Amino acid sequence: MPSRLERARKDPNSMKAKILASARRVFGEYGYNDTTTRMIAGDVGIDISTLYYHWGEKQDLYEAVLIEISGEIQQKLSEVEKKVSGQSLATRLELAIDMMSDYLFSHPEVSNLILFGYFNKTRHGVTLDISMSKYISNIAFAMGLSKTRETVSTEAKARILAVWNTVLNFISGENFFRPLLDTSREEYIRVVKETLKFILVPAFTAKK
Amino acid sequence: MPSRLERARKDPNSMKAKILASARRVFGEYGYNDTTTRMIAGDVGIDISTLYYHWGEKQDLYEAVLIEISGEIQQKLSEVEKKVSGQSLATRLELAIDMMSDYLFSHPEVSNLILFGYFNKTRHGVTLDISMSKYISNIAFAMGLSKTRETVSTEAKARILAVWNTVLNFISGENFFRPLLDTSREEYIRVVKETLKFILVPAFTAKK
DNA sequence: TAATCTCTCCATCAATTGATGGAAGCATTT
DNA sequence: AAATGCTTCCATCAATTGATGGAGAGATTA
Repeated sequence: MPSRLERARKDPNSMKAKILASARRVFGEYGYNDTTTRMIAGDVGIDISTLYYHWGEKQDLYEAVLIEISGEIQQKLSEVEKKVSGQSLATRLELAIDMMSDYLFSHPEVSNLILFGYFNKTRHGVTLDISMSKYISNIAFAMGLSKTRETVSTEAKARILAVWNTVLNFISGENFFRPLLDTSREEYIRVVKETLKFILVPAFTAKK
Repeated sequence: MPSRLERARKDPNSMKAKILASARRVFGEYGYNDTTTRMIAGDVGIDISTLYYHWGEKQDLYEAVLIEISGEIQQKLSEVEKKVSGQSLATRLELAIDMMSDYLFSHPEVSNLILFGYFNKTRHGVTLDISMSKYISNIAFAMGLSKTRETVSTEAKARILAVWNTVLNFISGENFFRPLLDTSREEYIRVVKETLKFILVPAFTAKK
């Protein structure tokens, strides 16, 4: 029989987990500085003291959110890697774009939080080292842009970054871009994927 | 002889202009919510009352900054348009990338402020409608992706957006990406330009 | 010189916000 | 039943922050 403490760690219905889920949503929408602990507590339906009881400082809660999504991304990437292996380069690219787009479109807060991490030179030193470096290299390798995971060239890394960022932008900027393109949500998703493929596939598959 | 009031409007040494310049720098670094009027006043070296005397609400000052950079961008784009006309598509793309990259790299706060505008779903309703729509269409036309300025397809707009965002990301994310790529600043600028060209030129010039 | 105007700063306010102490409720253990 | 431990909320604090009133300095005008 699990002890209380045990349960608090894993049960998604535990208060601690509920708070984390709300925090993820609210931080993902407003960013660190424009999110108050009262907003999160209000979202859960509890007093802020309860929040502090479970998580301590605001920063700790934020970091927990970042760690959670970091794990999710890594997992998603290895799923992609598994799925694309053995395919042609063009197919690998297309599959990767589809899978990552689907994942991010259904978890827009992930995209937001990563972008906040890039740019928000916050005065409070909460940043995520999503250990990008490693999985940029992994992607480059999986896409066949490098012979090994360790010897990825600067250029290849930059190209992966460019693509990765483009996806994130389209997701996080949907509210801004969609009216501009004057499309429905479904159409938007389709256009985004198509645009990514349009730009990428020729670049990476062109004979030079 | 210009009256005091006259001078206040144009003279870049006027207090009002100095405040605007500092505001641009500080807002560009920390974003709206994480910038305090005291930070800006401190940067100028004045009391906050003086700031309020010249600009009124914080939002008004922020909007003034956005309007200023919006004008700059539009001007820069028309410079680009003038320069590229008559060139081949590949050359047009390369010139545009070089010119816009140079401009944004030397004014990184511009890039930051635009990105803040996209994503920061701030609780205070200060947003910029840099009237993107219009100049996205202008770029598409200048790049030869559309016969007229009025009939730019959704796909073409999306492609322009993708490129535009990629540039902004590389500029605003420099502190994050450069260590990742392990390059000097100069090298970084070179890699960014090269990456943009690498991705774009084949995509837009490929025969389908 | 006196009156007016422009600009600047000091002092202060009210609201927000991160954080904590302590009391009360409730279940579990002894 | 009593004691213990865990969880929650109310009340409150100190710091930060956007904003303002008013006094004074200096220049300009009458």
